[in-house]
Amino acid sequence: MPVFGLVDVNSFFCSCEELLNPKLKGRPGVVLSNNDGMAVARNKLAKALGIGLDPFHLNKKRWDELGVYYRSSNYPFYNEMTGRVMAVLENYAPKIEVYSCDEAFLDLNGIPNLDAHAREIKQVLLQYCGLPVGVGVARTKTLAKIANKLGKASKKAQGVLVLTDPKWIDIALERTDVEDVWGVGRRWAEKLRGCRIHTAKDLRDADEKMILKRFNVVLTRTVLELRGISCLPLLSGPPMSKSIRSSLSFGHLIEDYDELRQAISAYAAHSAHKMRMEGLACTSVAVGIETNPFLRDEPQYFNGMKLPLLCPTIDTSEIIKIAVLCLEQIYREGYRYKRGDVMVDGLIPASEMQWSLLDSHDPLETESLMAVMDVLNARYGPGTLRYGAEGFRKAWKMRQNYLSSVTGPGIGSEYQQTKKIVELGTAVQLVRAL
DNA sequence: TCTGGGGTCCTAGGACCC
DNA sequence: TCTGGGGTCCTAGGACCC
Repeated sequence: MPVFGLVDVNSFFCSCEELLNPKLKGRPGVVLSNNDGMAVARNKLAKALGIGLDPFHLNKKRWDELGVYYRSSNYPFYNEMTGRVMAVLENYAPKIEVYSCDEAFLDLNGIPNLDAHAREIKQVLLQYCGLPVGVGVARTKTLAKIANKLGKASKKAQGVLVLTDPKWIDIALERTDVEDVWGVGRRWAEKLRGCRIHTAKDLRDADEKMILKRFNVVLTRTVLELRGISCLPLLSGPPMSKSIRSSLSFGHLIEDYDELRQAISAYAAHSAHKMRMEGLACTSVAVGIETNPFLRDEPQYFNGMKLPLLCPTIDTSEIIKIAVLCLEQIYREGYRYKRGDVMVDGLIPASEMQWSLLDSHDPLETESLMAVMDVLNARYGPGTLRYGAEGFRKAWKMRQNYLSSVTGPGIGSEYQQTKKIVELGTAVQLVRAL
């Protein structure tokens, strides 16, 4: 039976700031967003004062009166601390899943004294990283989340809670509002309450067939997880990104097209950079812009556009070019824009770019390759090869399946499809050689 | 003047093909 | 020209997470 630990840093951003400046300790505090627009994090004392993630400019006076400290966010430093915390955690489990910047799931299967182990993790992180954490332990990830939360709330538990005793699980679930269950948001909580499901215990004891019918498989898995049946395995190693987005508010409202174009170009460059850092290439680029929805009296406009690329790219200038092309299409005069975003999508490993069968900038060659595609699509069936964004990723996935199928069992229809792709690749090589 | 910045997965429905 | 069933692919939108 699996055992999961969930370790998370208490008020991560604030704890980092207090680490840099110990004088802040013991005071309520918030960390502000980009442009100092609003609070994106707050510590326990601030929460106790009823401070939410609110706009800065509307609350500065009140926060000053309450003695709240506020800091601009310092993401490089938070990243650094994430790395240190995870490095320590590696010593306490054979496998860990870095779930977010301040959270990790641990595989604690086979650990004899779970409580002592969890307390040691907490103590060591405080000692070596200077950060306070909570640890929850249970049979499933969803239950570990609940254990973590209750461990923090309980004075007796001191931030560490092992939730494996069925009797205590019952009590814990009874005390947990259904909205606080991992995987249940506001919308579903509302709908669940309509079905007379108010607590985590109600959800656990609900009829899973009804949940599947009226909600979906995701929530059905949550029900099973609450019953102690693990449906969400530990995922070690970061998954390959499928899309990367830079989405930021502009410092001020932008009316001028040129200024907008420059901002979008910068976002595109940023996305391209992040993408290359992960060793990926994109097969489509999407851009979105919007006005400020909080300005009720102003005309509102939002729009987005996505363009597939003829071939995958890692080239910043090309990504910028496509992004600006999108922008030209969606830009409308007469609005004041508040934010924009650029997303690189349909990501594939840069090392697999040759799997783009149309990786030529020569129009004549591209045309002949397309002709080959048409012929082969006619022969092997439509859709064997596409040049849309998804097509590249699918072709790449198929090849992955193919590679794993050669070394193991499981040769099926995917193998057949892969074979087509492989043959197609060969055919294109042949045409090129001509 | 001033309200975050990212991501994932699932599903329904339309387009298109045979 | 009309008709139908069965299938896949793609997109938009809705839900969730931090």
